[in-house]
Amino acid sequence: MVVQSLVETTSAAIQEHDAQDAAPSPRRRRKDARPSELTAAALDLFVEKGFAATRLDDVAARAGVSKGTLYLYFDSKEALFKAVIEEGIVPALAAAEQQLAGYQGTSAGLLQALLNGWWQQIGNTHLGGVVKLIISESRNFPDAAQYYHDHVIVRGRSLLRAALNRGIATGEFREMNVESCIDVAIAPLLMLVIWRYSLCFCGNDIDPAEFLRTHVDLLVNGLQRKETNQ
Amino acid sequence: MVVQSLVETTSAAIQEHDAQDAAPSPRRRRKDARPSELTAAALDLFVEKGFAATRLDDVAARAGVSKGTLYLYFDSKEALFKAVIEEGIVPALAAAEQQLAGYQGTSAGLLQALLNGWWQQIGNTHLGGVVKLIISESRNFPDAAQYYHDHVIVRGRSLLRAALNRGIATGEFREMNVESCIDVAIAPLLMLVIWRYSLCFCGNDIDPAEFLRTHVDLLVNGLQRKETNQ
DNA sequence: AAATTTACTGACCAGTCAGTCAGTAAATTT
DNA sequence: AAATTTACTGACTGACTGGTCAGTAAATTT
Repeated sequence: MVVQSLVETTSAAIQEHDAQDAAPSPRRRRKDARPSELTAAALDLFVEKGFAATRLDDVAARAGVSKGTLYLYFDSKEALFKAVIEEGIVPALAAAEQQLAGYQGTSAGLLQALLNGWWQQIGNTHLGGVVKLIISESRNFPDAAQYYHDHVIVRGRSLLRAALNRGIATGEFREMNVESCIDVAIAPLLMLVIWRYSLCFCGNDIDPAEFLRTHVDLLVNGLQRKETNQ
Repeated sequence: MVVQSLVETTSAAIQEHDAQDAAPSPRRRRKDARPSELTAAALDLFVEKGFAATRLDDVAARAGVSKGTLYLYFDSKEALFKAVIEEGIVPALAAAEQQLAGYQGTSAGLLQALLNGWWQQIGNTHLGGVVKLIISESRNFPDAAQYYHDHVIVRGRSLLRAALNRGIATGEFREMNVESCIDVAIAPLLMLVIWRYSLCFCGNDIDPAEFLRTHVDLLVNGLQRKETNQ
């Protein structure tokens, strides 16, 4: 495995960005920057066209190198795919971990902070593409899907579970099936991301901010105790 | 274009179902049944592997014919794809149309009936695969995605819009951004279907019935008026 | 039962693309 | 400045697959 410490090298070495210059650019030599440039290009194309329909020539061209160079850094197309997923997961985890740290306030506010934070730091960034990619290719790459599931989804569910149990313990929320609530709370976020990379291009424009506000509003109101129960 | 009136011929002629018989079955001649058999096989494989990764030889084999036969009924791989989508949409529309017809009762009940009905008649059937397929391939087939969007999604949103406006008009629901509510209400259903065809195979088992119950419960409670407003 | 039509087959072709590697040029060392 | 190392290139190949079509056999007509 050639890939390591991809994320750090990204911002360190972006100087020239003449990938698709017509002029035969003087052959650049930037070993450290290549992997992240290649995975970034690959993510874009994988999300847009899917894994099978993406040509490695196109990935290399978008990264401004030849296909041969791609094979200096990744053993195979599949290895490139897994690197894309892995690189997309690490920042997601980092973002998630620092969310719940010592939050003070209502559980409703905590819930809102978690959902908004996820959107700001993952859903609304280019990391969101990873979600669609995993969904689309999970059957072709069950181990990558499993990896994503175990590391991202399970952990994200834990965060929400904590917030929900906290609210129920304090009496702020009514008793509910917590596990189902977790899934119901996450689903609109995932759907919003998926939407942005699929049907969004059919002219339907969902306003993410308004969508999120409505979702959190409905969710919190739905969870809170009230006199007229059902 | 060879494809026409696929849906009608479907139920008309399903008699023998020996697609993957080991014995060299005596060459069958069933012109009318072929198209739907082929689209059914194609749907399965497209959903599982994606369009590009699906071999037409495999589609034909699953339908119990040779690849040459496939080309007697469909002009190209892309034509097959579009037939799959089209055949998946028609029943969805039929199911949707007969939902709202003269419903009596609370708007909450109507909402619940709409969501449950969609799940029963579309999400929980093999038609659900079409949703994942559209999502995954929308960028590769923008016109098919547009078609699906215009005919299925827009119409589905109209049904929900009517239910929500009805509830607001009667005072049962509070004032809200109706358009966002529609999307938030649909998202978990779509996500549930997508889940069943993707990450579901990672060992995570969502109970659809419980998920739906929780979603409807939260949604209705979130929509209803209450004293302690926010 | 001979002739014709119809549904179907599977070997084949042509284009595509993942993966290879001998060669090139920039950088570094001597 | 010569020698060596390193990053990179792009032409090539072999396998694969969408699409074709001459041929076959069941059904139908004569």
